[in-house]
Amino acid sequence: MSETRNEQEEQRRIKLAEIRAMGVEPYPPTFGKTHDAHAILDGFSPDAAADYATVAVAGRIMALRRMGKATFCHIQDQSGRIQIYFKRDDVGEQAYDVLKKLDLGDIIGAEGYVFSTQTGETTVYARSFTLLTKSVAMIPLAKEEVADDGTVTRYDAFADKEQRYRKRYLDLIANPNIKNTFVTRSKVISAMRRYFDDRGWLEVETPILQPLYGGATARPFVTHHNALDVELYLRIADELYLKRLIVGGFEGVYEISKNFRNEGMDKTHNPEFTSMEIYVAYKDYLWMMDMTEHLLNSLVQEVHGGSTVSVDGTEISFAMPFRRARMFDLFEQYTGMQLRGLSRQELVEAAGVIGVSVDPTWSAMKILDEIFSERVEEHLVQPTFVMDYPVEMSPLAKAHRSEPGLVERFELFINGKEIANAFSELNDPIDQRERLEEQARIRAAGDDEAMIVDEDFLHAIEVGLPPTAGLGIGIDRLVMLLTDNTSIRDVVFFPQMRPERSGDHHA
RNA sequence: GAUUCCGUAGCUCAGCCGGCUAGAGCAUUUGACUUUUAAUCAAAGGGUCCUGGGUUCGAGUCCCAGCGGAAUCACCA
Repeated sequence: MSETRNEQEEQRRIKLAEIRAMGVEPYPPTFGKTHDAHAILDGFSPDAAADYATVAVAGRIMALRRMGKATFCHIQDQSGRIQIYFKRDDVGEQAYDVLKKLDLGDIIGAEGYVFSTQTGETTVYARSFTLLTKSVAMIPLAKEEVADDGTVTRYDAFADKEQRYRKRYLDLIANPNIKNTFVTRSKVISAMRRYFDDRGWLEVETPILQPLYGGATARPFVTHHNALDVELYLRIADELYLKRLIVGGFEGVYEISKNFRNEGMDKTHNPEFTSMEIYVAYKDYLWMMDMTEHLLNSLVQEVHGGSTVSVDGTEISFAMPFRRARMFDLFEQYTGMQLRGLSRQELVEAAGVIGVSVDPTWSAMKILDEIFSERVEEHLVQPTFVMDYPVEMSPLAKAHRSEPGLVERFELFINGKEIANAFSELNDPIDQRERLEEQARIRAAGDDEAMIVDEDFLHAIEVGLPPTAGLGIGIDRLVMLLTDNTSIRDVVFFPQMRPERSGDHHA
């Protein structure tokens, strides 16, 4: 860390020394806080003043108005802001001298009674106060003007996205409204846990450091274990381990998993991201579809208190049942063409008719994928289960019970984006081996994102995986949807950033 | 990875066609003020104009390269 200090930061260190010289400890160990700001603002009325005759609040000073022998300040705690009024004659001359040394950003506690000022603002009238933490670094300050109708105008807000992501703690202080996003994120995850736990499914932990990576198609991060002198990979998915646990006899397991993929970064991709995968024995993808829509409906109820969510101006309804459509029916609906069973060459021609440009080197699957994202996805605004994918696209999904060439798989699309992916899990060991060996051939042909053959996983399938349904949900994207954010960086506290050059980063 | 835009005080931003000592508001310091609220009034201090080259009598401004960010596109969840 560079130690360049500006004039204002030097000034704060001087004040810190002066406060100590007055015999006041600027970093005391505890404070007996009794109320959140929000609780006082909600509960207080002049009639109920007796209930607020003694309160203790604590928080960071966000606004300071000194008027000679009286001072007003606003402190911000986790619930919001509240004003505190100090009068020299009431807190005492010595304490008031300490008050004069306080700055924006300092954390204080105040004890007193609640009253309503001449202008009608609910305020804590301080009988005493305690400096809890002296801040010696500058915080970006956002002044707020609250109009009569309650609208809040912010001035000089901390707006630099780069700094907001790099120094999220400042962002949370200066833009406290973003806390709502992260609170919702937390609620979504805890509600999901509760949903699964209530049904008897077991939360488990599987390796993040894996000797072989699998369960998805992506490039991994590689690391090295010194003692074993082996390469290890940060997991790209936990699917293959969770299935081993079903083989081992658990009948319902789930994991909320940080996964790592060594790919590009943009507003929907962070190198580490959170997904939830769940596997339930003796169930199929149709059962999983019912479970998924019920789960999401419950989550939306819990975080929004209804079944609709507004995303980018569009109302999304999570009312059950969600739309269900087979993939090739969607192709027919939105392109007017029946694409099932077409050869690669026929697909190239079909793409030409539809008006989707394809690269001549692409495989049949890649062409289908392209047509789907160009012509179908945009229509899947309301929650839609897309069912029954071609087998080549899904090396871990079970062959369809009645449709040759397809697998029992669904993806859930909402607002044109994939939120969940599920299959009846492939448990035929002969089929599974052939599919992974086909992936190995694709890989040998140059696609370094194709899956690799994991012999131990195949052995587990040979031992016997019962009929099982599996589901994966992208938590970050789900949270983006439920909080109306368009960038993954706004739903992750500390998104990955390119390191700053040393010397450039002055805090 | 490609394209476009951005980087000036702690924060938010001006800075024209290249031309005096680089500006404003908030914040900071000093003074006044015992119900203010973007408090107010008076005065003062504060700059690696992202970095490095180049053009020029002269560069915050123009050119080149680099660094960092944002948006759009391509790929991946």
